[in-house]
Amino acid sequence: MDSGEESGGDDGGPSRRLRKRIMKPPPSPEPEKEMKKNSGTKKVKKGQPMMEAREEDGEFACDMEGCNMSFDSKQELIVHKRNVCPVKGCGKKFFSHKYLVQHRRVHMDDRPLQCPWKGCKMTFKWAWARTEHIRVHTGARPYVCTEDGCGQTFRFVSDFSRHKRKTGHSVKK
Amino acid sequence: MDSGEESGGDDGGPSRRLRKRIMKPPPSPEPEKEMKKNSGTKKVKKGQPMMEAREEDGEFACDMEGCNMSFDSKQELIVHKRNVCPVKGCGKKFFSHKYLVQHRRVHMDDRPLQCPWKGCKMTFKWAWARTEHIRVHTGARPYVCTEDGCGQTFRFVSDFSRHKRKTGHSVKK
DNA sequence: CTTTCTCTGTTTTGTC
DNA sequence: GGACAAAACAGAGAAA
DNA sequence: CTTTCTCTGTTTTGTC
DNA sequence: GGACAAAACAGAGAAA
Ligand SMILES: [Zn+2]
Ligand SMILES: [Zn+2]
Ligand SMILES: [Zn+2]
Ligand SMILES: [Zn+2]
Ligand SMILES: [Zn+2]
Ligand SMILES: [Zn+2]
Ligand SMILES: [Zn+2]
Ligand SMILES: [Zn+2]
Ligand SMILES: [Zn+2]
Ligand SMILES: [Zn+2]
Ligand SMILES: [Zn+2]
Ligand SMILES: [Zn+2]
Ligand SMILES: [Zn+2]
Ligand SMILES: [Zn+2]
Ligand SMILES: [Zn+2]
Ligand SMILES: [Zn+2]
Repeated sequence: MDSGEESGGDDGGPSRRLRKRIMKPPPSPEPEKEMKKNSGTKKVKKGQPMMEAREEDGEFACDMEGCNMSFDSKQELIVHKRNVCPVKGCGKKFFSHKYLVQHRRVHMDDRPLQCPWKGCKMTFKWAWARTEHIRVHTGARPYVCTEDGCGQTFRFVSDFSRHKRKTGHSVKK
Repeated sequence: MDSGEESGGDDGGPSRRLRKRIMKPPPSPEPEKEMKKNSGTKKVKKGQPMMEAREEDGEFACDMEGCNMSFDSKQELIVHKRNVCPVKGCGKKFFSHKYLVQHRRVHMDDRPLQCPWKGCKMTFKWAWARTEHIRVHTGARPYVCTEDGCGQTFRFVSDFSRHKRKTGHSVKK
């Protein structure tokens, strides 16, 4: 036999089970009992910009405004200037050169933002994801449909957007 | 109070817990005891091609070879001809116009391929994912490093590729 | 189908 | 040699 | 860090 | 009016 991983079965060996495939955005919030305890409305620091652009130490530098990236080959630079992500299997094309640089965090393991709620280990790459996540703790439903006779509320902007799209409520006139 | 979702706490109401965010490729295989039971090496049917390209009923038709797609606006057609996926938030650019059409399955909910293993509910969008998944059941490790004195085996081509890349084994001469 | 919720490319807002 | 489609590869990347 | 395993854009293979 | 960055939106889409 060829020693399959999950062979086992009858013996007492470490017969592995087929694992579930899961993709959770890191440490999901623990089941919270208390709500709206954390009243600490942390002041957002207004320091210098978020320092996103790292230089690479290549010979071919991008000369586009505000971009200080450089690459090892001319071809890489051309792709970069076309606002196409160079990561294999990605290849997304963007409208903005600035965003191309921000997009790189999608391919990095860092999740620098944390949920401020005590005991919650949730982390994020995007500030907006954190902003909306916090509402899960507070219970806030900040989106209110102003259409006459509707008055529905929503916790997430996406759900409010869908409501407007499907019902035609609150469309600008 | 504003009726937060997971308010509850002390009362007996349906106080919801914060849910985990999970992304599993559908019905993961049940813990399998038996191994290599399914000897049924299903013959692959060689019928007509996989019939991927669906026409849309737009006015602007793509005239590229073998492509029968059409669109509602000229701008959509231009994007299509540039091999860029039109799905919002995707925007990937591809080398091949043929693949652009196949890529659309990424955005569809259908998972037309199934694991042939009895009792396994795993489904797939891509044939290769199915092919490699089956080895989890059979225990097969079909990749063997031929470098002198190495002889390591691998179940997944990706792991074999990495082995070659990191060790320099089996590099073509 | 539904609701809940996260991710992210683009749009809008706010400040200088 | 050329289509053309199916198979396979080679990463990326999630989870444990 | 590791191993296991799935997803998918591109490359290779096989058939006509 | 113009930068420019932060915030917000508007989908896509996963999970239950
Ligand atoms: Zn640049
Ligand atoms: Zn990318
Ligand atoms: Zn939290
Ligand atoms: Zn409404
Ligand atoms: Zn076409
Ligand atoms: Zn796409
Ligand atoms: Zn299976
Ligand atoms: Zn080797
Ligand atoms: Zn704003
Ligand atoms: Zn030939
Ligand atoms: Zn990896
Ligand atoms: Zn990782
Ligand atoms: Zn082949
Ligand atoms: Zn002004
Ligand atoms: Zn959706
Ligand atoms: Zn879905």
